[in-house]
Amino acid sequence: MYFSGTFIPTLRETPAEAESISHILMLRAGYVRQLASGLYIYLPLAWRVMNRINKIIREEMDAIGAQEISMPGLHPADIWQKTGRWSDIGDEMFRLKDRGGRDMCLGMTHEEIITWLASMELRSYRQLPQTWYQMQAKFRDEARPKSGILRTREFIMKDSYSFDKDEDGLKESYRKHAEAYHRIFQRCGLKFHQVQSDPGMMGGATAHEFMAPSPAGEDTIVLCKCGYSANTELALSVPPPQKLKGDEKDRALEDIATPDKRTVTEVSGFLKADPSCFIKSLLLIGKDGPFLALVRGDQELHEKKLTEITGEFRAAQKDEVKTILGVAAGFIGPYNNTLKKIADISLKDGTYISGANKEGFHTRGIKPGVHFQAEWHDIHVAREGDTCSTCGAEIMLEKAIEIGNIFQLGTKYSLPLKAVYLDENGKENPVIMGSYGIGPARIAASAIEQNNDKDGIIWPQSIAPFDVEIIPLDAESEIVELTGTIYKGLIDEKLDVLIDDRDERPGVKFKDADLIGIPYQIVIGKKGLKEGVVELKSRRTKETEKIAPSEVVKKVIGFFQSRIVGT
RNA sequence: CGGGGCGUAGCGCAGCCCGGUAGCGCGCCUGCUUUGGGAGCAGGAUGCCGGAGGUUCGAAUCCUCUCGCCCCGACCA
Repeated sequence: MYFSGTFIPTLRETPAEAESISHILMLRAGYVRQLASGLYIYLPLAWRVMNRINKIIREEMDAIGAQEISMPGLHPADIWQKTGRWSDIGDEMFRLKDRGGRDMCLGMTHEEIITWLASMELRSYRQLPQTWYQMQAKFRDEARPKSGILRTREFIMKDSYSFDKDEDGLKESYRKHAEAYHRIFQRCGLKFHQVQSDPGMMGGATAHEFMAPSPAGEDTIVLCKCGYSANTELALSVPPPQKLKGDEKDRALEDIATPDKRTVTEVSGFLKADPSCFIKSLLLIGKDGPFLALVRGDQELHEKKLTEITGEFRAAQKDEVKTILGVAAGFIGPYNNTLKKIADISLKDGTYISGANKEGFHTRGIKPGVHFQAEWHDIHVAREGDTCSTCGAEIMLEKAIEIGNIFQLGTKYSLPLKAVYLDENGKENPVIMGSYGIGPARIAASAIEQNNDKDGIIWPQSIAPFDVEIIPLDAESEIVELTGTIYKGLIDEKLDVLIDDRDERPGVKFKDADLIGIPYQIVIGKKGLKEGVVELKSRRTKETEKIAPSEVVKKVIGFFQSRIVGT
């Protein structure tokens, strides 16, 4: 393939709208162009990358017996109404009407559609299990598209769905997917972690996400050397012990005046006690009335965790605090009142200061369990410095990009859509489902985020748009002929090769080659040929090897012998 | 949806405060010279200054409205 015949509009300068590294590099290196917020055009180089990623995904999905199909992107509303998601999902769903006035939507995902298909076609346990997948556009009217192709309003997703006759079957399908995902991301050359995740709107009990560590990531994951790994949206952790000064531990219960000091920071400064010696008391209104959520002064309340325990709640308003507790927010505490209390586990031991439920006063010497009773749960946000709730070692936190997820759905969709089968005894049962997604564009973006330098992209071998770029520096016949010979030698070995045949100065070609990030460059110039060599450069290490023209093809082929692992 | 920023040539930006001929760099076109890390010289093309309305003799510049894009947060199958 010739550079001159391939549309690769590189940019010398960084477009103003780009922020994240992958976004900047994809624009500068001529991979993508933006149509509108969250809508991107994939130019030839990017499309080649996507095709390579998709090929890897297909191979691994096929290897676990998944069958590729294709479903429409445009859906009738009634199926979504049956599962309740037509109303559960808000503005994020693109909705429209057809000419007959029927409600339609653009598919955000395909559980409804595939379950409809299953309900029409699956009859007998003899047909199970089934796994069907597709590569299809998904449409989500994101509140805030961002970071180039990382979060867009239309994107391709590989989504697969498993149908089993029982929970054991589901677990097996789930395990197979997890293993296939490991192989896919490994082959794509990514660093990644499998972490526990919140099933959220998908329903079901068990879910994992595959996360590619990157500062550009929108999620934070908790990792421990013991193998515990979870998204911070549900990660458990043990905060470090409270920092008590010598005399505070056995202090007797006592009210102290703290005029106008309301926040933990203010009172902590005023009383010269560490924030970890305070109990932060939050008055919340749940569906069964008001209750107190208690976290240590140096901790943050994790609202999602609390919601799991109590159901939906909201913060009490200022006047409600007054009505319910008879004191202004800022002086409320767990001691001396009868409200239901949910307390974080970090408060179980120790001696604390908290609001006295008396205007202008705090109480110190509070011993949880002695001076108040509560339901104990992990309701704090895990963070750096905490230890693992499983093994006690210190946990690590990392920003990461969600590149894939797997869900055990159970019967959330098969029940409302009546996807049932007859078992060996002629008894009707709902099909047990799983759903599994991968975002190929996010794989590409993550690969760039994890593999770049000041000069541009460094593609993992497996997903680079080309394997080798040949850079002839002159148009004289000897060089042109040698270029052709080497090119043929490489493509005969099924390598994808780009020849920079443009009438550009060497510097321009070198800069562009580094920018677009093809793993190997073969430079053919007069200077080298005088010594009887061409130059073979690794984009990643920048090392250049002078090598006889007759040897270079063999050498390069050697780099691609094991195409299993990238980098 | 809340907060902030930005829309001027293909790209990056200046000009706006203080109204008076729309500029710079890169890119693009032509010619000559050059040719191993984004060449030099000479010449050239390119703008509904995001849009609409208003104030004014006169608006890129002031006012109002509007559309778009980016960032932070909220949200996120």
